[in-house]
This record gives sequence, C-alpha cells and structure tokens, in this order.
Amino acid sequence: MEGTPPEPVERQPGDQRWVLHVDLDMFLAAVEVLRHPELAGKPVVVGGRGIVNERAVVSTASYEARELGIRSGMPLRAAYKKCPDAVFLPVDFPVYEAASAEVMATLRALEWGGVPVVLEVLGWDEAFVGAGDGHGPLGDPEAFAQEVRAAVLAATRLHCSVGIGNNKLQAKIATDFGKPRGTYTITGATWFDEMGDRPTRALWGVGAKIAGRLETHGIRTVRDLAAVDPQELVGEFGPTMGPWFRRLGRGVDSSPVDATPWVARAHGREETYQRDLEWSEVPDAVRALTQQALTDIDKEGRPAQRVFLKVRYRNFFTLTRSRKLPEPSNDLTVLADAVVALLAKVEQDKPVRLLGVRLEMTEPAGGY
DNA sequence: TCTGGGGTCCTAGGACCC
DNA sequence: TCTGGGGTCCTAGGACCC
Repeated sequence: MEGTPPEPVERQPGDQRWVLHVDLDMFLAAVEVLRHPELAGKPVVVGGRGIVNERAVVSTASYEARELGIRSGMPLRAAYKKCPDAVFLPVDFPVYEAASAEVMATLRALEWGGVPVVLEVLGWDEAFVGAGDGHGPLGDPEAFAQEVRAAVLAATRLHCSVGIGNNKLQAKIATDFGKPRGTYTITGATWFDEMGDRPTRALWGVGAKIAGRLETHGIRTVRDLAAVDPQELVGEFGPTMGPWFRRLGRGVDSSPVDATPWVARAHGREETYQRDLEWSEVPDAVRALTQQALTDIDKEGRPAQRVFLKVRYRNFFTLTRSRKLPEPSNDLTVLADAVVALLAKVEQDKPVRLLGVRLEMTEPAGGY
C-alpha cells in the first residue's frame, strides 16, 4: 500500500447535501442522574442488576466513571475493583424506553430549512436526521445542528452530540469527534484529512477481526483501504463485503436516511446463569427461554419460521444450532419442543454457562 | 475469577436436482 | 468407469453494532 496514492473520492450527486447524526451523551447514566440529581458529578455505572459481584457487564458509565478507567462492556466485578466508590445501578429498561421516546419525538417534530425532518432511529440513543428526500437542505448545517442540541436539551434535559456529514457514514463517525456536548463535521472533502491516517478499526463496520484480516493484506489505515485493489478485497471477503469495505475506506455511502419504522425479524432471549447449570436442568431452562421469547412474537402476531439454540459452556465455547420449522408456528409447545430437540445436536456432558433461544419470523433482508 | 443481552447480515459448504 | 457445472435449499459459524 505504501506509495500508492488513494483514488479521489467520487463526487456524488448528493455531496453538498447534509445528513446529521444525533447521539445522546452517556445516555443511561444521564437518565439516572436526572432522576437522582444527587448523583450529578459522581462516577455512575449502569449495568446488569447493579450488583457488583454478579456475572454482568457495564452498559454505560458516566464521564466521571470513564475518567477512572471504567468502560462499556467491562465486567461489573472489574469496574468495582477499579472504583469501589462508584455508584452502581441496575439497567431499567422501561425508564430508558420512555426517555428515548421523548428524545425521538422531539427530533421528529423539527423542521430543517422549512421541511419536516426525516428521522431514522438507530437505537435507544441515536438517530440520523435528514429532510425531504433524505438529505438536508443546501447551506451550512451547523446552525441546525445547534438547534437540534438545544431542542433535545430543552425538552428532555439530556445533552447530545451531533455529527454532520455529506452522508450517514461521515455523520456517524463525526459524532464521536464532537463528544461530549458538541458538533463535528466530516465531508467528502475532509474525509482523508480526518480519517486517512486512522486505523481501519475507526470505521463503522470494521471490528477487531476484520481489521486483523485487512492487516494481513498490508492494509492498516483508512487510506490504505481506500487505495487497495477491489479484487483483492473480493478475494478475501467475498463479492458483497469486499466492495463494501472499500466504500467504507473511501467514505462513500449512498444509503438515504430512511424513516421506515424498524420491524424486528427475530426475537430471542438468552441468559448467563449466575451458577453453571447441570445438564439435567437444561431442558426446563430452554423451555422457559422459549416462552419468554414467544411473548415478544405474540405482540406482533407473526409466527416463527426457524428456531435457534445457543449453548455456551463453562470454558466459554459456544455452539449455535438451528432448524427450519416444517411450517410457521407461534404455538408454545411446538416451538419449545423444536428447540429442545436441538439439544440432541450439542455436547451434553459439560456444565452450561449460557443458554439462548431465538425465534426468527423473517429471513434476513440484505443490506450491505 | 474474568468476559451481558438485544439484534443485524454475510459466507462456507454439504445435499440434492437437472 | 468417470464424474462437469449451475442452481437452490439448508445448517453452521462468524462478525458487527448498540
């Protein structure tokens, strides 16, 4: 890759239009501080049931806790060791759902350049904002980004950061550079200045494993990725993912902001048991998880077409087995029996640390 | 003594058919 | 005896994100 100049970013027709990405700052911890004002300024850690010696991980840490080295995904035990004085709180789904709904309603009510916004919700605490055909109006979007932050703060008392880009990929990455309580802009024109020297891992969609595979091809930076021969990536990652990674490297993303409400394709339940299960306890546990997963399916009224079983043993080895049902079903007995039957395909002689059941209603739609 | 839970999508490879 | 090549369906496994 050394010495190979990157190809210039294609001039897309939408290049001078704008997309915003809004991301709430330390969302779960911020919501907790709102209802427990005495926690303001303290290290707050939200995760699991808030019990520090249980098997669970940190969902969100306040900035004060992050300064002490606590990170999302860290075991609660480890977080406690780093900071025994932090406040540990349980994850309270209904409260965050309600706060999230308020935030999204606030965003949805905005107009951008006199046009109602188009809102694509990505999760509890983030969304893309466009307008009209999916992009914002011409002109400087910075003032609107500030308007978004002010509106969210006024309506919910929650702070957020806003990324601005010519497309969703650029806006999404820009948000991190604006955190906390700020805005940041990355465009096709500044992409390589901002991202060129960063490791491929900085891209949205490149994790540790993909970064490692890229490195075996001498691709370390975003600039390297942008310049690589597409056929080399097709050889390594296949005809879909190869070209997609290369587009990531070039900062190219033509997908519009899409307000179509998200519809789940599957529902599942999984549980890491505080005490490893003996095999004799497993079938009942699988039936219980199936019943819980079925409650989500029943809310939507669509039958499951395929069932999945996930088993993780004490040594952390994990297996997944699945089976297509003879015909779609939302009958508890049929589904539970089908999942229990999958147990025959896994090793039954070792203690079980985690079980998961997943009920799939729809095949993957394709999206890369 | 470690390492959650909710999802999404893609790829490889075997079975089977023509 | 040998044994191509394309297509589809299915399961297992891997990777990523919030």
